[in-house]
Amino acid sequence: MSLYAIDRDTGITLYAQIAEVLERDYVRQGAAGDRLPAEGELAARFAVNRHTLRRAVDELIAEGLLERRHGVGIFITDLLLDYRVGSNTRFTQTLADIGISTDTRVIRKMITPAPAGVARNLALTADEPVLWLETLRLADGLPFCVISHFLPVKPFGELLDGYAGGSLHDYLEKNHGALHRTESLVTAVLPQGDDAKLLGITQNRPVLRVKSLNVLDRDNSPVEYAITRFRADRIQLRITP
Amino acid sequence: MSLYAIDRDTGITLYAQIAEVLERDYVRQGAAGDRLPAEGELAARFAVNRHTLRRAVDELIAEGLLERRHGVGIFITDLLLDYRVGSNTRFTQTLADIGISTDTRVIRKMITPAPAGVARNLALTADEPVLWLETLRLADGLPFCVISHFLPVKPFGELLDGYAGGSLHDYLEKNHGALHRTESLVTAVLPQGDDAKLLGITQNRPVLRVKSLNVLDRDNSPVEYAITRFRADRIQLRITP
DNA sequence: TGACGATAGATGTCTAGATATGTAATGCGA
DNA sequence: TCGCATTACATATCTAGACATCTATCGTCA
Repeated sequence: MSLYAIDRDTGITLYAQIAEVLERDYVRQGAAGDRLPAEGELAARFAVNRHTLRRAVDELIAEGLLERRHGVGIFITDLLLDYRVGSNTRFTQTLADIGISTDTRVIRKMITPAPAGVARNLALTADEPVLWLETLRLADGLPFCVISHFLPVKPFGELLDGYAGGSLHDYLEKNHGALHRTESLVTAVLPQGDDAKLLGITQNRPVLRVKSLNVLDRDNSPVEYAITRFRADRIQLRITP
Repeated sequence: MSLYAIDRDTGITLYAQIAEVLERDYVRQGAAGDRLPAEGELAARFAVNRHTLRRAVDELIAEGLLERRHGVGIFITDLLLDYRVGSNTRFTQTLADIGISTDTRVIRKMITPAPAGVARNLALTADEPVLWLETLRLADGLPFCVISHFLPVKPFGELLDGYAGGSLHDYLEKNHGALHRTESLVTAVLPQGDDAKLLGITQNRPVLRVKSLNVLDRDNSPVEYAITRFRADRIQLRITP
């Protein structure tokens, strides 16, 4: 029944301050499914109008932390799904690649043991080293997609030094021959890891994830396994028969 | 400067109606970057409070159609980037087949004037009546996808009585000849309207939205324009070149 | 015991208006 | 002509209150 300290002179909006307190004192303390006090009561505790409190709750709903049930109350959502999505390899697949002509920023380049899914797709034995390339692509100067590229170290380790941006596929074709894509798997997920920040979207905006495998035309040997996360508000896959 | 007709007695919220009009009259008419009239002016045109108008704009911002710039105005966002995925009919048929071995529940069947986008795809004049069929498909007893089917009333009005579930495409092919799908547009969005409830997910879980057009094999006449919303955690589109 | 209407209490929508803050254009002075 | 303060106008936030609608529960009646 205590009155929370909301400072009206910090330059930070009331609803933002309230959202933070709600997250700290309710979402983090409570368990999934717990009900928050009624809007009216919370508004009284924070000494703000109910509209302002609702605006604060809107923020947390947008982040996926709370949900409203009309006539019932405000509840803490079940966040387990988020983590299951992130760690469940079955659902952590969708990758792909697009070779659009945009700016490319290399986020990370490293050699790492191949994760199981990567090894399977690249026809490697597990833990065989792969080149892991993380790139951010911009279209019209705006973030467009983040791509995790995995390439076998054996023929492509040179990329670690040679490649610095631009069209990765052009680079590969110039040095290794023509490529073709075998198959793409598409689904939609919420951004994981740093993807939201890199793409310039909030955690609750969906991304389109495409998993794809590129192989060499001449002998079908795997060249690149890629997981692409597109900003859903900037992508529309067009599929023509 | 005209006053838009917003019906306060339809049971549909004012902001939802206004959002629809804004999308139809501004977003679809205008170009990316265009500025909308000021909030105050729009509020006056719709004869609602500015807060209500802002709520309507919030909807379109959430859909990625508009964006606000503080102190400047409300603008139409850059259009979606189209990305062409090379593929053949395999995919579209797979897509069509998804859910075939599932239960179908008809949510709504009605005749309604064609919305602009539907009329364009079905090659009808605006507001020409179409059969609007809303179905929910279940896989293993669990909600899987929601489909909005739009069919020209002329040859397909019979469906209003004849169809009661099962494979809509089987029904159509039996009565009108073979179909094929022309093109599909895929993106990810947050669930709109009742979709979240129907699919059994929360409002912040993404859905995969596929817009597709089915035409008759014999003369390419449009048969069905469909917008499918898949539960993103239950779908994975497979695209083979 | 079961059905059902009444009701309390919760969220949802809308209005009205005050005030704060950001942006861009104007216009004046050096 | 350049620089900057002013100003007009746009969005952003917050308050206050009314009424609508949904849900769960309780009590009554058959």
